[in-house]
Amino acid sequence: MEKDYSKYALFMKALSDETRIKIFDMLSQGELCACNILEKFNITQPTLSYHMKTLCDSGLVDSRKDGVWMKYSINRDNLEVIKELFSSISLNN
Amino acid sequence: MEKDYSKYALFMKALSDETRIKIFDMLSQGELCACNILEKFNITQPTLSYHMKTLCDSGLVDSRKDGVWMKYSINRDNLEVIKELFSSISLNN
DNA sequence: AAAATATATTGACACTTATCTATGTTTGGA
DNA sequence: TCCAAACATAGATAAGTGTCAATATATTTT
Repeated sequence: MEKDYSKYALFMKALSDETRIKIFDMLSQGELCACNILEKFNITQPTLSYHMKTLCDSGLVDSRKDGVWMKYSINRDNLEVIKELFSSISLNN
Repeated sequence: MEKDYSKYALFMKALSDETRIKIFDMLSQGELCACNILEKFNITQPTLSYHMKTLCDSGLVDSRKDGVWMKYSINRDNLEVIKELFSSISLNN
């Protein structure tokens, strides 16, 4: 697989904020809705909305609408891309 | 091991720039000096110096002085920390 | 001691980011 | 049909980022 560094940089940028990487980690337990996530943080709803948009735009998180709720989950394929990147950075010296 | 999200965010921020993640990947082949790295990019020497400082400050890259040269290498322990983070984010659903 | 080379620091700058308040939109229920 | 709840968007703002040119520092060579 050819390495796409601009894509990697986007992924890393999405996770470069403490709130966002916490959210990403929370999502490893499965799908969550925005209101569930919001109550874990001391931020306003628009700020969370901004962070979720950042995560989704990067490709690391998927979203779907379920009635009034937005449900978020980790995108498996792109999580795998990140894992493969760091696997390839194993040191051999 | 307790999760230190502010540390993770710092790591991700260090790798959130395309130039820097390329450099990090280059370093998986072993120690490199600044001048070797510089010739691979279209940036000025001060800009590279800034990027290397960012990588070193994060803890992901080590540096040592060898005469006039600065030699850079990946910090194994913190690379391992990142790998463990993403391992723990394996989806189980 | 002077020159040349490698790297770091400083100051300036345009651009981006994270945050808020205020407001808009969409959806389900009364 | 109207209301309330969940979420998104807009606008403002303070702080941070990546880049450069100019300059400083340190090291080796002459």
